[in-house]
Amino acid sequence: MKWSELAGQPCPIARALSVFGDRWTLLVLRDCFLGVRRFDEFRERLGLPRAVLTERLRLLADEGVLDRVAYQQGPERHEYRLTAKGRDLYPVLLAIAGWSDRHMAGEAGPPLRHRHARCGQDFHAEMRCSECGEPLDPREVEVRPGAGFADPRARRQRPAGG
Amino acid sequence: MKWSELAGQPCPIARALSVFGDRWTLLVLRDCFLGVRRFDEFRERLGLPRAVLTERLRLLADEGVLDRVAYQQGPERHEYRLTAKGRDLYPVLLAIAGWSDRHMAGEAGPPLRHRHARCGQDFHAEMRCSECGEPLDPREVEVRPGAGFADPRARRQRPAGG
DNA sequence: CGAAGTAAGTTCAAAAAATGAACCGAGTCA
DNA sequence: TGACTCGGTTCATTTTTTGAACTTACTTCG
Repeated sequence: MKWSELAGQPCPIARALSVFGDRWTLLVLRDCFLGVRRFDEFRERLGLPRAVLTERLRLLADEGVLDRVAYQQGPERHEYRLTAKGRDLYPVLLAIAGWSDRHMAGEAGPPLRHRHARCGQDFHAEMRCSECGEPLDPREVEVRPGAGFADPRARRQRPAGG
Repeated sequence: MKWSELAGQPCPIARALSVFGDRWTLLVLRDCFLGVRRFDEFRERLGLPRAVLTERLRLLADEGVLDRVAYQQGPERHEYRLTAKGRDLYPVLLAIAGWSDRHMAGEAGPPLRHRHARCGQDFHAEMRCSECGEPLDPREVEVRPGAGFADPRARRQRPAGG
């Protein structure tokens, strides 16, 4: 399967990975949630090549995950801010962090603590069924084709090179 | 930053991405949750090169996400099954699917429906605070260094080429 | 004034990774 | 015997990533 075909697959995970399923994008988004907005700050924190960062930021902006907004004229410069669509990726990052804290931490425990300002506690994220509120077990989930399974409009392909 | 350094970063997301932060691994894991266990079935469903699949399955087994178990002697052949660690990745996939259904579906709606056998409803996954049960807003989360922040044992590097 | 610095890129050669096709090995099936 | 199966390996080609140098339009320092 070519990477450019991913976006057109009738699988939500494949579609999502066409946006952030590479080696850098989720780290870029992590930094977005930590307040990073500018090109060079991403670059310094992540240590990725400029050309790669340029391309990833462009893709995220094209996909509506980040907003590219000018913050000065003269030499026009832009910063990158999470859109609502981008902010909705927070559960993805929390789910990843939760798994990692549970399974990849060393002897001393997880490297970071997450504190929920609303309740004041250190927490981890819990995934629950939107309908009954119970935790979700993979063996209790059935997957079936939905309304958009064969939607030709969704089967668009990203322009070559994107 | 080199890819091999990711696993040693004091960030749970970076560590997790050292395991599945590439173009194929989450799709392999998706198929695992759909019951796929054998090399050729992964290969046919995903259409990825054999060498890449070989390497990814080996990494997932090395990391304890999949179990490589012989299912026949003669020519010894193995299948790959999710371990408990692997099953714990379900929230990650559900979070991704939930985001995608919300933001990447076409006019006709999401391509797949997820039904929770326990309650009988079509659902989406919800991420909540483990302590107070409220939905999590990124602006209400504070991140601070934790016990394992400087843990040298966790800062191991993956052997070169692995 | 000129020199150095800054931020956000672009360009380009070299290295690494992915791709796709062919091949392999131990056994089964007809 | 010859074709087929499954789970790989090998290898030449293509694509992607990397890292370093360069660019552009300013601003600040001396």
